[in-house]
Amino acid sequence: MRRGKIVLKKIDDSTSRQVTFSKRRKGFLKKAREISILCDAEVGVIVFSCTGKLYDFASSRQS
Amino acid sequence: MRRGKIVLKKIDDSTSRQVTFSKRRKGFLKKAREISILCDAEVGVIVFSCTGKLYDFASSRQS
DNA sequence: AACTATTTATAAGA
DNA sequence: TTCTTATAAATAGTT
Repeated sequence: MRRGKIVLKKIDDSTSRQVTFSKRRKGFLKKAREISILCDAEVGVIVFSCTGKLYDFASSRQS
Repeated sequence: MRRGKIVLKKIDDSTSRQVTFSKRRKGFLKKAREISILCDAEVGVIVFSCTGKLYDFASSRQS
């Protein structure tokens, strides 16, 4: 598992691409939440998968 | 180093908070770039530090 | 800013 | 799709 470093190019196989997207989206949105809380930052994220589905994150903000 | 897990709450010390912000911002924007390339996703990120500075990322998109 | 021990994320396999 | 596990990657505390 995890043999070799990641290569930064579009994953050709659509099934692998979708699996990787699910995993990375989860980690990515977690990072967004963490930096907003830990560092008191305002963060907004929008992600469209290549199938057109929307995922987002927004830190809440006291006005 | 790295003794103990991270506690998900605002870092009290402003110097530590700023250092952590710099480190995590770098990692976070890298993740944004990676998922957009690897998974062919459209990604937009905006981050305001607690000092009000703006950082962002947007995947490019062929129209 | 650089280092490094350790945690965390995750690619591949099951 | 969910879990496991080996390994790469991120990073908290230190210097």
